[in-house]
Amino acid sequence: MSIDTDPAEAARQARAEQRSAQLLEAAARLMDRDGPESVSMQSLATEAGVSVGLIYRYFGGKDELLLAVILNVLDAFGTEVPKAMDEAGEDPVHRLAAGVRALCEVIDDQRYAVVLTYRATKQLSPEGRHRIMELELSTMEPLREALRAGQKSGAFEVIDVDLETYNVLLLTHSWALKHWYYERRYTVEEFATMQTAIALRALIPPRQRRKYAALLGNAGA
Amino acid sequence: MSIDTDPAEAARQARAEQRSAQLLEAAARLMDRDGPESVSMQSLATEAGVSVGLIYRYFGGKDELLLAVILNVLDAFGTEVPKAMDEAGEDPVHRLAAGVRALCEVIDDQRYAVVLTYRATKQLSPEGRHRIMELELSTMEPLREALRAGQKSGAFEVIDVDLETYNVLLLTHSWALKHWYYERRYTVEEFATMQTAIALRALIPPRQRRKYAALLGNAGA
DNA sequence: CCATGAAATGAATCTAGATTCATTCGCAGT
DNA sequence: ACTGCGAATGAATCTAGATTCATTTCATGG
Repeated sequence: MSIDTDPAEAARQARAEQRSAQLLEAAARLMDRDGPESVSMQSLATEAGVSVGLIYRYFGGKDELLLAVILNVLDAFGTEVPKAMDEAGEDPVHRLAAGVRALCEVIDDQRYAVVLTYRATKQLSPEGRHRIMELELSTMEPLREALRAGQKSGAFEVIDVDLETYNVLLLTHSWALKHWYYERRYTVEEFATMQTAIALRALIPPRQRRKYAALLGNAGA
Repeated sequence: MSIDTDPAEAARQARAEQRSAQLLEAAARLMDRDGPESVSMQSLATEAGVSVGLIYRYFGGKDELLLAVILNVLDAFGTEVPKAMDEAGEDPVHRLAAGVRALCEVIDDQRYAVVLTYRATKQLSPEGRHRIMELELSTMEPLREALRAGQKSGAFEVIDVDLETYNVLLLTHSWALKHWYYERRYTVEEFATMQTAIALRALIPPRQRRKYAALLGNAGA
């Protein structure tokens, strides 16, 4: 806001960004390879090719680092999901389907981070945890909106918007949570397609089934 | 098998059982009150009113203790779910509904333990983890069976039995996983009823809807 | 070529707990 | 009352990491 006049300062900022990104990437690699618990300041430093002390120049502590990893995915959700939904047009059914698919893709790309969301309670500050909950809820907002729109237009028959929205999110999260099980059965593609069909079947009333047969899967009607 | 001749030995066994149960209960209380991470050997000892050292007489270490907590719920699942399903009769739809409800009840009763299932990876031995996965899968077996039966009889239209079975389990787990969200919105009762309806809507094809209107919730058809 | 300060290092320090074990307690059998 | 033994204690020890900070390296401007 007031520093962008200094080119040297800008350069510093840029380098800092880069370092911080480098660390987050190393953390991602580490989690992907050896699981989220394997991230110690030491192992992270080694993986990133820097010294332990340096990490503290870019993150206040381990908690901030983990928080950053999580905020990263939530951010991706917040960007990718609305984008995909908007590209899908107006129809709430197609919008929801697009949202689910986008979620699956981001999740596949950052499985470890999604898992962290369910685990990192210990190492996270209460404020951090709170922030995550808030963000998760706002992430769901577009989905919730689609449900409401579909409900109004009669495309969906909804029992409880809040519950069913969260259910949809969970179905996608399960790709990360139960990856050891799904991994050898489905590709992300298949997974996304099936979960979409399943979620929609729960929402679309009989009379609308024919119209969306393509999304509802094999048997169709 | 060969010690049950000694009454003194039997008494010892009984006391040991009791202690071990006492410890598990204390752990449960602690987790329920302050979250799963709050269980340290110290805090557990204090909560149970014993000394730290004593815990090691009954459990090999913290990992064994946590494993025991988890095996406890999985055991309850293995007992309660089939029981409820059998009491529900032959119809796969009613069997599934009964299973879901039973799951919700056990989960509500041991929320902390379900959450542990998703978290304790670090502190658990690989064998322990493996055992948990196996048990979780066998827990699902009755549900899977109901899906298959319903599929055969035409009551269910299933896209993929494995996936949809796990989905049902997840929907119930979410009572524990997202309790901070659901807590102030629904009672377990409401939650169980709605999740049942939602799960069934995804499974029951249009032509069967009328028959199970009661389970499918408000609007019914 | 030097002075300056930011960037980076990593050994030393701290901390939170888990685990051990020498000691004490309490009771059953004599 | 006394002996022996399993039960119980909890202070001392160990461990795994997280965090700090005195020191070194590097780049930049003069």
